[in-house]
Amino acid sequence: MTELKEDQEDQNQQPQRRLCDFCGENTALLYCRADSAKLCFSCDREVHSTNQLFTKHTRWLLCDSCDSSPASILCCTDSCVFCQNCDWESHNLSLSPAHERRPLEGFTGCPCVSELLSILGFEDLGKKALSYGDSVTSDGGGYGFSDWLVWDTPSVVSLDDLIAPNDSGHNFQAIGVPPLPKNRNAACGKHKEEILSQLRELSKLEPNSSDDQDDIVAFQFMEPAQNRHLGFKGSGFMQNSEHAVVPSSEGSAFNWCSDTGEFTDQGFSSSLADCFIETKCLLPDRDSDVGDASGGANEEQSHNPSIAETFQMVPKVAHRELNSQERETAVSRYKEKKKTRRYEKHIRYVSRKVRAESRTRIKGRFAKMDMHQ
DNA sequence: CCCACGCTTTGTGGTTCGAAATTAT
DNA sequence: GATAATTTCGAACCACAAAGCGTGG
Repeated sequence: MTELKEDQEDQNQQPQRRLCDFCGENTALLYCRADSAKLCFSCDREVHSTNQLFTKHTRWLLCDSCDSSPASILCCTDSCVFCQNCDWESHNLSLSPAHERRPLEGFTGCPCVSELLSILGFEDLGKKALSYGDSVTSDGGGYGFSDWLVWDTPSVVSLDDLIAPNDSGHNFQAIGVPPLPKNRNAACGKHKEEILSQLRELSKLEPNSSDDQDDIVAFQFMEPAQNRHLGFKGSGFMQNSEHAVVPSSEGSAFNWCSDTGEFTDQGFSSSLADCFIETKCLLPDRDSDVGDASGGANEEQSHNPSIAETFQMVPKVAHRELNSQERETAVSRYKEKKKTRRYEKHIRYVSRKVRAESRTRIKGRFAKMDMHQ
């Protein structure tokens, strides 16, 4: 808690270093390399929503150390984001080389508030924090931010769920993508409160323009009536199962970009996009599961060519940015899959089910048939 | 091409157990 | 913050009929 206060004091002591270049009033939290400008979230949206060209600008969080460069490294140990220079100084020249760090990516487009929350790695927190914004006091009272912060990047499983049969029992795993710890600090560095404050303000101005009403409702369900409507009981924060496994940024018109500005995949962080690409190389298209599974093996075989297609697609997609039409197509494909996805268990052979239910068991296991029967 | 045959593979559900996550102290 | 207790979750296990597949006539 003392660290938090120190951080806040630091922020209070040097607001002039982070003034938004556009409005000159708010604290700048983002950096746009294309514009060489420090921006607050509000101005960022204003500036980058004016035309399609500007939406391609990649923005990063501002470095917590120098306040003047785009942050590309998150130090989980310090809960700070650093530009490359500051990261080098902090972790290579100091006594803290063993700090747990990971790369940060920028984003493009004009993500809505919920998407920004997702980008910053605390979408659930954000929903909760914004919903109960008054409870999160700047002096550290009420809920502490460390309590809110939950790294909520969709798990590999959920992404896998988007692109591969989850009931196939496969043993494939994306190569080189270490599983993310469940609980992590959000990737927003020392200015979490200011970020949430600005996002809170932004959310007030934001119309419910998203076509994914579920996210909007989930995002705004601070009203008891909405809780009742959604069937939520109690006051705890919950998500329905759909949201628990699907990136909330789905269908959004923004891209994650690596530090080099390469396209990764819309709606997914680059690491997850890597996972997506690599997994797609190994797994048959999920369509084989979406359709009527009664086709059995023949149907699966009929979808196998998608693997070859994938091999052709990967290098092409990975190194260029999708145009808007391709993006829309990809989004619509994903949404269509989402609509037809079946979570319930599907029985392919009813006769086997009937037999299994009637079989004798010992501690749940199938037992040998009594030869005398 | 069709059919019969034999071998291999698949799928089915209730229970258990261990790992991970969460909660309590 | 550390540790213990509790809860949650998912994989593994089992036998065997049915499906899948190759082969020979």
